[in-house]
Amino acid sequence: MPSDIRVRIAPSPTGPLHIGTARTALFNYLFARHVGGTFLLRLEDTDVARSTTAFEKDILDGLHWLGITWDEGPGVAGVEEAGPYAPYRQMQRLDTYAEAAARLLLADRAYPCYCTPEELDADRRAQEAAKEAPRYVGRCAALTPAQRAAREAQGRRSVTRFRVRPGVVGWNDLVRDRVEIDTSNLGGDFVIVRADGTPLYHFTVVVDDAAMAISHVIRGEDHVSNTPKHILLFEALGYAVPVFGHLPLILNPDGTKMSKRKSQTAVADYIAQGFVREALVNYFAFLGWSPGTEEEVFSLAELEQRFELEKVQKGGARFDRERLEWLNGQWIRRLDDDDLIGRLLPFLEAAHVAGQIDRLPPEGELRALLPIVRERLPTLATIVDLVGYLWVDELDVDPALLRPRRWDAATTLAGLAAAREAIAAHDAVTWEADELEPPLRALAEARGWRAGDLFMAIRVATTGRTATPPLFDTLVALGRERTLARLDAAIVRQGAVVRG
RNA sequence: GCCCCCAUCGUCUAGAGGCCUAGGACGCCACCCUUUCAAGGUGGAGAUCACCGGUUCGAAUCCGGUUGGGGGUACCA
Repeated sequence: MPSDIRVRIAPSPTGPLHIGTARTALFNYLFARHVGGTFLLRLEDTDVARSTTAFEKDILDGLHWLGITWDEGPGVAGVEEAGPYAPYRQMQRLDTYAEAAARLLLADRAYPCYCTPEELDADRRAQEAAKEAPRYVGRCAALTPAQRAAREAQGRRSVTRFRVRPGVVGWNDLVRDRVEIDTSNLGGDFVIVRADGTPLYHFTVVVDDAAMAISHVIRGEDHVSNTPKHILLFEALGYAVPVFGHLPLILNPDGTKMSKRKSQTAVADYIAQGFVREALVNYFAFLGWSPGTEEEVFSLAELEQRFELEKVQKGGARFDRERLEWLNGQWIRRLDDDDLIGRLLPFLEAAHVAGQIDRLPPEGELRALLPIVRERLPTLATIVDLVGYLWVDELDVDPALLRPRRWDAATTLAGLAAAREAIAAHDAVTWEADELEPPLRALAEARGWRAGDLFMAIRVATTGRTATPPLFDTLVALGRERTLARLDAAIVRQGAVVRG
């Protein structure tokens, strides 16, 4: 059912895709999909000094990776740019802003301001000293044409300032109901065009949202105090004012606004650590929203179906990595074999390149491992820690770990030797987990050892670790040859320990 | 400082006047399962619903104030 509801995400390519941006994009996307509206992406690249195409790529790639798709904007379905309101990059829309600014100037809703940064700075300091709120003093607000001409003649450059009218601006916010702000708190007439002619955020966002027929502006709570400025601009330009909805912020664990300093904010970093898109999307959705039921695990498709702006929380939500990891485990367990293999491979390749493993397992070998690793992966990257020892040539075993707590050095040596013999008795045909186990249990019983101690000695000797997937499955994965070779190496080492 | 917003277990939240002796999930603890680690199961600790005052027969839910926290206050977005 088509709808004329149009929403957007408007990232600025001045940094890598931030978790907050991803979450805002997700909420806009879910809202649009839920109501059958249109979701578009617009690049706000007017901060030329800080914008880069590398960041732009990171943002688009990251959103795509999450499974968030947009109907209009750069990178739709592999196309450079698509949609009836193109271009969707602000630096390519400069004429639109210039036209709008000229209109405001002509109507005297805006005026050229010749104040220098030094003058402005002095104003600010004076206000601070007088304990007044910082605001533009209006030095250039009432310049006569002659005065302006004089300044131009001096070669002074001007910015364009928007006249803020006195009064109260209010709106019915989708998540926090009625909000009203007196324009006297806006800091005076604000700049909409820089001295170099490039437009500023407050201006471009309004011009573009109007030009692109955005019906609902859904953004972070940090924009609440900007909204009056935007409404004033919509009105001055003669545009319909869209509906606003301000989402609660994602907070650092200490409750402050999420920052790079205190949290990991780049989506790319989460990807690199082995979080799966399903978990990230699921987690982001539940930061500030809940279905009102006790269900916790939702796919993107389910979210599209269930998401309602009405159920969005008002207060900010702290980022809880433990909970994200739990959800990640939930989703990893739900992936089918082919899918999981495809996602694991890049992490093994990276470990191979980094020299953490000496060999890359063929797909079949990895597939056979899935039943014993799937439940043990909080993130994809942990595959290397979990079973990386299967693919290293030289196993590094900590001698202190080789001896089980309850055993002495001699018992350890005897145990390993006896285990080696029992294991060597198997041929390729009986190299199976349930064939390997009974003889070793019998051996432990015959010698009066605890099976767990024997198994631990074998585990450490063959994997170098005290925590692994089930031992016999691990040995099967390791292979007869490597298992025996590692036991031999351990026996030699332990023999040296016993002899002192 | 000024403006705005918010306020239920440590964390994410359910709750839209009686169903709440406040439910779920993460985390934590214990037990079960068990060769280790996980996963899973069972149970437990954990919230005087920030505080005070109203409204009401009745308030976590409505109103006011206080306190606390957060956001904003650019020729950044």
